[in-house]
Amino acid sequence: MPNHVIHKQPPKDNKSTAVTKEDVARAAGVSHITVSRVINTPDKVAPTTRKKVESFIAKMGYIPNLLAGGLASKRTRIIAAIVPTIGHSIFAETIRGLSEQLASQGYQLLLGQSNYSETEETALIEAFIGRRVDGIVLTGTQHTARARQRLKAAAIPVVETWDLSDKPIDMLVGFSNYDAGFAMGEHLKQQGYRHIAFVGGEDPRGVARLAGLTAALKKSRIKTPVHIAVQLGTFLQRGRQSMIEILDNHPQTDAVFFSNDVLAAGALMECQKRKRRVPEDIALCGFADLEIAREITPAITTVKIDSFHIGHTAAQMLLATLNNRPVPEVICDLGFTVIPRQST
Amino acid sequence: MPNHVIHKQPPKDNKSTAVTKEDVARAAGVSHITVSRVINTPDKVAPTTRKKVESFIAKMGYIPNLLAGGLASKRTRIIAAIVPTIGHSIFAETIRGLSEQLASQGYQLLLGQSNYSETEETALIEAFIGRRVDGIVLTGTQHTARARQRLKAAAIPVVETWDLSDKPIDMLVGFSNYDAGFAMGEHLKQQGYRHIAFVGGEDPRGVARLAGLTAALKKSRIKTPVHIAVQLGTFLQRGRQSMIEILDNHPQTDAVFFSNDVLAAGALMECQKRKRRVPEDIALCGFADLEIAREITPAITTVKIDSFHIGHTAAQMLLATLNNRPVPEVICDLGFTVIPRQST
DNA sequence: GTGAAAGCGCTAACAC
DNA sequence: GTGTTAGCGCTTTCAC
Repeated sequence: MPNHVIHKQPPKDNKSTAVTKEDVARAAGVSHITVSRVINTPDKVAPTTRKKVESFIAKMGYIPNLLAGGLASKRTRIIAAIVPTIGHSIFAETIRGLSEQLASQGYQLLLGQSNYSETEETALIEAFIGRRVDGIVLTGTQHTARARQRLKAAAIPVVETWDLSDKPIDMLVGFSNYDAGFAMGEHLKQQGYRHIAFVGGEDPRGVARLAGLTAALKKSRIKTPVHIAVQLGTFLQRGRQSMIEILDNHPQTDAVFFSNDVLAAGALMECQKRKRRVPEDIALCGFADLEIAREITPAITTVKIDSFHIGHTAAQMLLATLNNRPVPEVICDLGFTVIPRQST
Repeated sequence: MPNHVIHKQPPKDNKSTAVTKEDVARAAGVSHITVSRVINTPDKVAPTTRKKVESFIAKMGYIPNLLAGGLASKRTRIIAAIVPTIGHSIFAETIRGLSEQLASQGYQLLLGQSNYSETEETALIEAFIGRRVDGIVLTGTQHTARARQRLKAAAIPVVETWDLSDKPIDMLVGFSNYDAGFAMGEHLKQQGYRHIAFVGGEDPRGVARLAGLTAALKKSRIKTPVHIAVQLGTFLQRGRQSMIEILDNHPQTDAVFFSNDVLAAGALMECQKRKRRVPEDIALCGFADLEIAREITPAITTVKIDSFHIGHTAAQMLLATLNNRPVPEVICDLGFTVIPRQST
């Protein structure tokens, strides 16, 4: 049993055994610059030389030190992205779109999680700038003054996402959360609902959706929605809890707009448990068009947004900029669609 | 409207405006090494000097170049982790456990996604080694020979997770997927089920769970479970589809073990749609103890594992090793618990 | 097509 | 406490 054993590889074996460009060059009988060229610009090396060097690279298990390369060339081929939370499905598709597009060009993604905190976001931005990432993707348009200033000073391309703004830091791809909330308000009105509640967090995008919803209702002189604030955390449970609160404290409510589909699904589960019929007794709708909204019964009305495309476009903008190509649209509005389903 | 505008910051303004350690040192009237010490070992600098330097750092917006630092010191304070997929909840908690523990020590997490492919995993490992990460966390114990060899040559600490193995590459934290499958088999038997199906992917951990389940059934001379292989992808839908297949093609089935709770939830939704009672007509159980298993009605029997703790422990092992502290247990079995709920 | 020299911004080791 | 010197492993520029 190999327990209680001191780890045998001292991490600081300073005379590191790592194979270097020099080693390969020496073995292959060329200068180190040739090895460099074989890796970066193979066309500029004679085929014979290239073959020989390549075989030594493989044989010796040489892995170029990207730290040194980045330091010398001032390009790391790393793009950083900051999302409020990884591991909840909302932003997963954006990350996927981002990383797929970046990988296709040999870039890697450094991922950070801000926990919906502007301060944490700022700290991450500083750390990423310290690592000399080639570009940064941010969620939302709200950032600390310090973050904006750092980003400006670093002079690297930035893409803000998941919202719209007149004056982005640099580039922007998203949709109007306000308009999306407004559109859902119109949908609910048109379906005849008059006592509407909104369940969502304090994050800027949720706030914008609520503002849009409120405006739509006000337009028709329907009273301002009841606002149930949810803590961050496990969404199904939060959705359930807010549903309990609505049923208990706001029994006249006939429709609830949730800031995401998982919250709505949790609420639906609570309704089913309490034998409230959806949508007959109370209507529910969500946001983002996640899988659960489609698959649960009754299927949940939602606002479809193209999360994957946001990531994809952000990556394209960055790559264009990094290759000195013009970016056709510095502000890119991807829009949204209300998807009526059985739950309303 | 600022559309159709060429991006105005050429990314390659080579005479970079970035503030350097030298600049700060010059402004503060000290040598650059003093600036370095203010950042890395503030105690070794006279308070007066420190205050002065710090104020200049803040004033000039100096951000240390971690690339250069890493190159010189041979420590990047980056830990890489590779999971089969980000954005599905299964590994999310492990990532959270990892990044929380790492952040507390000033380390950052570089995240990679292998898409359940050993080849992609190997490519990521090579890229990460090229970036000179200080340590690597891997999912599972199955890796290409090339990956093992690279890892060995790089001589960095490695933690494998989410499974058990006699001879890990280096360190290991997980639980026995085989035993977990076996335990669920025992539970199903004890509940009186005799016609059991298994739904899961081709990944090594799913295969191990199936093997354990099969062994438990064989022990009591119950026939080998029907195995429905699921493609990767959107789990609710896959769960639903496999349920359809089971109901249509294997109608005698009285219990189904799903390789994760989301699959089981999808199957449950299909049962409800078809008015099959769970567990009376057919029993379902899942794996991982995700939120959805707890919240859906009926609640789904599952195998609880401590995903967060896996990440947390992996980080601790790595940090201990990097600080030349002994690691108490090089192989750490966190175990699991079968949680019986209404669905069986 | 290939090589030599210089330097990216930092830290380690040793001096003062 | 603080400074000096010498690289870390690579890319860039320019020469051959």
